[in-house]
Amino acid sequence: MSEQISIGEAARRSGVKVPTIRYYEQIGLLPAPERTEGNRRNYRADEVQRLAFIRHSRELGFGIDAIKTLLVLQDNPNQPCATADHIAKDRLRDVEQRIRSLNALKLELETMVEECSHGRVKECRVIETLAHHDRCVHQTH
Amino acid sequence: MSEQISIGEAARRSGVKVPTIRYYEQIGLLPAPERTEGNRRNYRADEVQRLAFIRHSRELGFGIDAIKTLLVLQDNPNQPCATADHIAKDRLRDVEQRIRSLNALKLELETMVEECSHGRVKECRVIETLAHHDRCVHQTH
DNA sequence: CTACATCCTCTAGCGACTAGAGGAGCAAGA
DNA sequence: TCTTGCTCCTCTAGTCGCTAGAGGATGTAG
Repeated sequence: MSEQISIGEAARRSGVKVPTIRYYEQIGLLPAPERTEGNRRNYRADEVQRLAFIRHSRELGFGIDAIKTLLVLQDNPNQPCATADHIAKDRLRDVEQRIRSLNALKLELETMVEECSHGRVKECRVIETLAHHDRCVHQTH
Repeated sequence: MSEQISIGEAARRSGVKVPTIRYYEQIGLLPAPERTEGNRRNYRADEVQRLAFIRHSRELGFGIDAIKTLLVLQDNPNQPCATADHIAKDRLRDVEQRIRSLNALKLELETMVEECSHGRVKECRVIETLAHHDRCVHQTH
């Protein structure tokens, strides 16, 4: 007899919220666990591990589809890991792109905020800049 | 008589897509324009300007509610601009936070990808790292 | 006159959850 | 034994900011 792990306990251990766990089950990301006599979900330790894997992957920004693929790979340890590598590299490129674009936004917002003279809206640099894109620091966007 | 600006033309000039313009009208972000005899939307130049303002604001990541407030401010030039300043500063803080967290992700992903020996899944650092959060470079997340 | 582009309204879908209704089960204390 | 209160169940609908598609009307160029 192995330990009884309720959905609440699984949530605590994995860091995934209770409704989110049920949602993952619903979309087929997590297999439906056994139920107790009272119809409650009863998880095994390896299912909680799987949840932790999912959570970490989500934190790193992987989409549900990518995670499905990664989970299949995890279940097939003798496969070459090229696919996993590819998914991670795609994600890395994506993150780098986001950082670049957020840095551009940051610069723009900083300029807006710095040049605001805290007077009336009609002289406000914030509103002014939003209205006239061509006066941006960088026209990259 | 001023120029006739169709929704398609407004889209071209503002850089906002046609269905998105209709959506903005529906949610009350953009006032409903006049119609031609054939029931087509007919925009004025200042409405197209407003669209450009909205677009730029969205590009900078402001939410619809924030943009509504900013538009009200733009329409009231004698108000103090403290609110606009506040909204922009909030957004700046948000962007800075995102950049920080994306940089952490980037580091983690880089480590995963670099340490992958391109062998089998069972020795793959990518899968390994996802499964065991505690082996992360930074436990910040 | 005939294509074809553009426009109209309406509904539904996306991703990844989150919130809430309405009810059942279960453990612990009085 | 009863009651309190927590956790659990299912189900539906909402979030944000669009985007896609159906099915039809109108406008324009050759």
